Amino acid sequence: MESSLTISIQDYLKHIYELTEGGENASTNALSERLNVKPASVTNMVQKLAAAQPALVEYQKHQGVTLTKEGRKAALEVIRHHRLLEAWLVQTLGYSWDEVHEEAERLEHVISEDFERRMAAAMGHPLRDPHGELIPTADLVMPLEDSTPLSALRPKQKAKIQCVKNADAELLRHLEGLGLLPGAQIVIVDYSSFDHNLTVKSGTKVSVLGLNITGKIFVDYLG
Amino acid sequence: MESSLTISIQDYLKHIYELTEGGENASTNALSERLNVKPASVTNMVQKLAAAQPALVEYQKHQGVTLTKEGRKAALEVIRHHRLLEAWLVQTLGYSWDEVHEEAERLEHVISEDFERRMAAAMGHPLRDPHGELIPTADLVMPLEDSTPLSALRPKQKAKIQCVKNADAELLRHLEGLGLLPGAQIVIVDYSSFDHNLTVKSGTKVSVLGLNITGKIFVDYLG
DNA sequence: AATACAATTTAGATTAGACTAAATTTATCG
DNA sequence: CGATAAATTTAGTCTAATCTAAATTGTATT
Ligand SMILES: [Mn+2]
Ligand SMILES: [Mn+2]
Ligand SMILES: [Mn+2]
Ligand SMILES: [Mn+2]
Repeated sequence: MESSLTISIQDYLKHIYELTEGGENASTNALSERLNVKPASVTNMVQKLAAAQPALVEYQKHQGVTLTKEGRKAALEVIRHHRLLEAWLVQTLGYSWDEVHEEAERLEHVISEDFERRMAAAMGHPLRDPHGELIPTADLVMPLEDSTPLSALRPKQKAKIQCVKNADAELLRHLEGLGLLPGAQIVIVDYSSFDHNLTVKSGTKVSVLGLNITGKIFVDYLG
Repeated sequence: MESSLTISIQDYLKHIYELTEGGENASTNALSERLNVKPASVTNMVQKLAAAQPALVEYQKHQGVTLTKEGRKAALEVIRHHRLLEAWLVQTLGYSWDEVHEEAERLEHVISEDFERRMAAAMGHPLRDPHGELIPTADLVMPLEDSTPLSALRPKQKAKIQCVKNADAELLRHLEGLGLLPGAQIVIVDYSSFDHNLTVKSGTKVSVLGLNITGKIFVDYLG
């Protein structure tokens, strides 16, 4: 019963999950970039995942892959580990939100289910990680995300920052400096239809943010 | 400079360290048993470790191996990780001393030096792990152990338990039930020269222990 | 010293996961 | 529609770490 997928396979499944969240297939090239593995190697691996018993992905030549039910469970297991670890590293070892990702990336594959349970319990079963991302439940269901991309807001609208997705460490430090952390209340001050820049006020700080940033910040719309 | 030895190599070095602590060479067969790897594979690997640049072990055909300075540093790095992790898991996640070993066995290879520093600092730089074993210092020196095997004590002598070495989970639980934990004060009540059994009193509990156990418990002799 | 058994090494094969180079398929655009 | 370019797949190679079977070496015992 102990499936014990290899670390490599766990990482493939995790990235396939992320690439298919919007309903699309995960392409060979997209996976290649995410995983830092050459496209030929990706093809090789996804063929293996599709041939596995039980199959972990659905694969059609030249059409990319999607996860099977089995594959999705395995992916969510890794993602749950990752996000609980990030929360735990911040809470117990004083890591900052821009430092935790790398560490969690390696630990996620080697902790036991017991470790997972103990972390979750010690933190009171948190719903989100330090970036505000939802943590899959213990029975491996991803809760529904109700937030809106900041890029969809317009002047005068108010919102609370919920989550910052796929940001590298540098951007995370930048946002922290601007007071744009999960939980922060913000008001849209201005919008430029030319470059889609948003001017945003958080506390006393005002920042002009490009689409590159506003597309990664997700908020709770307050009116 | 980031050497990044494989997990497999890290485990070989750790076990070679343990097998050579007494000054002997680590034999192919002994390593094979410890690592759960066939002797032929061990020969293969130690030849590779000896040929590495810089060499990690000294190898003479049919004579087993010892660690080079480089090899010893790498081994102590792994052992420091392992023992800090055990202490950390007990302190922060409520693991008991018979549960931590397995988890640390996997985590020891993937935590960063930053993680190591943070754990050590958070615990106030502990000297020993939950089994009482010494933790190599941050600059990778193994402190001197001054304890005596319990098997060397005789009736009327008093001692404090310092450490329990190489015990499996079952034995650890057994010892805990007998009040024989690191720190416990004990008195020798009786000794049988026939089977080398020692009768030991800890608090109100009296136990008769065979050489199999008394050889694994190390104590501070109190007089 | 000869023999027998145990320990070790050699030789050759296997598995997982990656890579490069070349072939093929799909998509795009004039 | 047909030519290119981009994406993907195939084919063949490589490395790390293991295994089994067979050969060799060392040691203990007569
Ligand atoms: Mn992360
Ligand atoms: Mn990972
Ligand atoms: Mn241990
Ligand atoms: Mn290990």
